[in-house]
Amino acid sequence: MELRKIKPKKIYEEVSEILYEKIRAGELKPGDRLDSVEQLAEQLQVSRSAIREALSALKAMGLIEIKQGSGTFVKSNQSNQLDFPLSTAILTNKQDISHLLEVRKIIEVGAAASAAIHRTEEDIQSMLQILDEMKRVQGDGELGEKVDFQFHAAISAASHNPLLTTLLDQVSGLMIETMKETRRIWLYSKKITSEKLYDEHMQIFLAIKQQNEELAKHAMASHLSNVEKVLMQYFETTESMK
Amino acid sequence: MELRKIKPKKIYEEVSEILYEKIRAGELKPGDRLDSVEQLAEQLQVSRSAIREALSALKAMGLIEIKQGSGTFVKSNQSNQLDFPLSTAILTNKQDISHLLEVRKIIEVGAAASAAIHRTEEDIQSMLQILDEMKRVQGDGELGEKVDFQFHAAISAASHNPLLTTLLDQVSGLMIETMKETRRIWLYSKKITSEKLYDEHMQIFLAIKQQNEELAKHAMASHLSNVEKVLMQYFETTESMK
DNA sequence: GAAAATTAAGTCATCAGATGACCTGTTGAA
DNA sequence: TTCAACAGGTCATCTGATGACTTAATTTTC
Repeated sequence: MELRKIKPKKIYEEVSEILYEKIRAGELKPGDRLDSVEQLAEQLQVSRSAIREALSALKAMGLIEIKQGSGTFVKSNQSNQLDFPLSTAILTNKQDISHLLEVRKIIEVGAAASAAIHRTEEDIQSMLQILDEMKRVQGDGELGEKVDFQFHAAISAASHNPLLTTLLDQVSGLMIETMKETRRIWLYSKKITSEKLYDEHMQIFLAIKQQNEELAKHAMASHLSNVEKVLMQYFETTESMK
Repeated sequence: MELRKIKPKKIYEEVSEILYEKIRAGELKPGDRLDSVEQLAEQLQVSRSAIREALSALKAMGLIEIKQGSGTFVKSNQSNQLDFPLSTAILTNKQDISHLLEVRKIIEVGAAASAAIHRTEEDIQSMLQILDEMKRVQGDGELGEKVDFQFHAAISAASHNPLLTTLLDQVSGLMIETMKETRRIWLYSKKITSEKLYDEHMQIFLAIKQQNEELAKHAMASHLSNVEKVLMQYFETTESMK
């Protein structure tokens, strides 16, 4: 006997899909206010609970924003992206981390290449400023790290591709999250090679300034390879200590 | 006057976060059954509605699975450790799509390079098989597309980096979702250049087989550039028609 | 005794009513 | 004009009730 599995769709799922489609199709544009829970319940002939569960789901997806007292609104997917911490499992073993590093490298190298193509004069200025700052705080772990991130963020911003920027943010966030425990050692290992790091950053910057895509790629790739080397070295030693 | 903004947390958000943390911390492992809605409501001293809304959100995030009659379970998310919120992004305009294509290119090129390094003999075999299949169905849009995806999936599999594979899946899925309406035209445009596509795929395969990282990168990059060209051409024309 | 049918308990799904909290625009007094 | 009070709309939450579904225990049937 052959039967295709029937799916008893939950009502709140259907509601969720209906609203999702309306948003997707542009029928509901960012900023628009949805009908009230009561109205939706009336229109779709379901209970308010069903509506609310659907809205919870859509909110969790970041598609809408529920404001008590005023209404429910379609979120502008352009604006603020990060609110809910990454829904991720922590990666613990060495292999996972090397996988993560590989992904980061791929994306960051791509971002550097894209930045070399799309960067504007303003991008160059802000990168210069960060490099200055970097030189000033050279050696200061906590602060140095912050500036380091700023530099990388400036590059992804210079790609002028919000998707790429978001993606890189996510990966970086995941790295930070994952390496929470090893943070101190990480900072230390960066501190001791600080001068070298500055040079590498400068190389990347120059390539982007010259709009030399290939050079930007290589500079970023070799920079990240160096960082990786230090990190993996750390993991080697700790793992053998265990 | 300076005040930090107070945020009145919604109860179901708190519930959601509590459960999220339990899952994240490993206190609730994949496959585990959560306490029943009634029990949770009792334990946390909130109403069942609050619990259900929290569960809806967690379900939307893909963290749990709710089975009527039997219970609520933690999903075993072996593969999607990286849960990028990409899945919910909605891209409509031409610029967004070109951004998406750029991201795809970056990741796919990176995957090809990684595959060139890490591929095993089995990977080569399965890719060969797909290429054979590709030659056979050459021209058949629907089927050809499927094989095409298989090929790209095989490459990302050959990278032996689950994170990378997941990420590429997400991006591909987003592309499919985004281009739902333009699917037919896409298929058509691929059909007419089918022979050329086969050659390009073969180039990529050979580079990976030879474990030539640089060549793999270039082959993939130029392949995707061609695909992009056709796609953007389509968008040019349709947009001017509007 | 084994298989099948039935039953019971536990759980999610959904609804409806009620109350409180909150936001926004309106109104009316100073 | 300014601003405090108010009213209406809306979300937030709780509660009780009923149905649907799953699973396991129990009983029946052979």
